[in-house]
Amino acid sequence: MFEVLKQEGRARRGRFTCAHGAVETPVFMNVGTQGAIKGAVSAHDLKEIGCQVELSNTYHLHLRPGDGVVRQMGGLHKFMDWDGPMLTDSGGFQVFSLSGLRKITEEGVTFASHIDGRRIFMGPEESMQIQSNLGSDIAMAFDECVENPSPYEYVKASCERTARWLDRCVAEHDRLNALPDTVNPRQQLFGINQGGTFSDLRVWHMEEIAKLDCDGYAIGGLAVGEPTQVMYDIIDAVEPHMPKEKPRYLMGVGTPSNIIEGVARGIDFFDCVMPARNARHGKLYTWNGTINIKNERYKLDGRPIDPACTCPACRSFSRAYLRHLVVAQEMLAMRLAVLHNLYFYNELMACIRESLDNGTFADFRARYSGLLDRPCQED
RNA sequence: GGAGGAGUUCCCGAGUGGCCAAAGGGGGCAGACUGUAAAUCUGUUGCGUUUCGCUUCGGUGGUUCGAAUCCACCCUCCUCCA
Repeated sequence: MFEVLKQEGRARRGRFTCAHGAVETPVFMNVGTQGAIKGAVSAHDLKEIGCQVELSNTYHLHLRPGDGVVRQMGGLHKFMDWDGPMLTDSGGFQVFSLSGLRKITEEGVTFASHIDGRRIFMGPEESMQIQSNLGSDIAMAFDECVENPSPYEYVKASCERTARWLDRCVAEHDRLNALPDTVNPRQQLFGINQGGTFSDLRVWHMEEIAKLDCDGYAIGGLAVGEPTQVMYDIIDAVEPHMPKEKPRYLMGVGTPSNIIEGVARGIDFFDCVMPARNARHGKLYTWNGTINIKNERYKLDGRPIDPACTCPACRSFSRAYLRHLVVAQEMLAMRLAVLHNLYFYNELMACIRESLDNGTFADFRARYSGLLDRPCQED
């Protein structure tokens, strides 16, 4: 299911195979939480901008339209007309992001729906059942993404519980895949490492979950407020304990530099809402750093967002026009901006893969890490 | 011609003697955003040599220790009557 094709230092060039095709890694997964990429971007558009894996969310689709609806409509692939690889996040992140609306017990998590306050119970079994109904290619284990900072004792108890939850996830996942009418019987399951910013807990937890022989392993609970260097240090601490032959996924990360540094530390999968959200808010990526298209300086700028880019926005439109669309709050502004930023991220990953193929990743890293996150200096 | 009403900072609009360089909204300018409760949120928006000084609430005078606020006249706009 996963093979490492080439390695440069700890960085890996690999290929992951699932029910809906092969994924060239390192890869950035494009986030479509509710079965759609925010900003009026369809699954068809994803093909055009080089997306390999689409990511959706268990909690959100369970609430709306309901995973039963999605299942009856033939699964999420068919529902949103995406025939490529798909990963579903488990709802574990909502334990963090909706922390004011939930209660955790050994059994699982009771949420007060952010839509209408209705009580929603989700434990490992429920999360697996929902993800099975959605029919994704990769299901994520149900975990608790712990906020930062949190006391050592809390994080210890939490990641021990998350480890117990993984046992239940694996059992339920195996049971569901074996059912005769399962939407995607080849669905794979990734375990998630937690442990906050405590290296010893991280390592202990990683070693525990590695025993379960999941199809891949993720590092969760990072990029939740800790300094970037702490995040890198945790990856450095955990990575040696991750199975070499399995894909590694750094959840929710990150900036272009975070991704380059993640790759350098042996990570294969990434996802992040940042390129899409930043696009909606006017912050666009270029190979010379970021630009805020809302800025007055672009009012009469006839150049595309990035002269080196061949995305649908850059092929046809000037910065001046895009700025106008943003200021005028036209929907097209968001759509074009999101298409650009996701195209940029997918292109970034393609360049990383190419450098790994050529054995020049170290040069690529030296040139672009840091630079891509900073405001563009030219002009 | 007569009777009322109104003119406030880029715009709309509060404010009716000191706590007013003046609420609030809009617009402008800038920033944040990391497994999406985010088309959201934050800062800023008279000038300057910036713990203080200067200029500003249609105009000109006046009253007062002190005026966007009170008085007189003038200008402009709105409504009604002729």
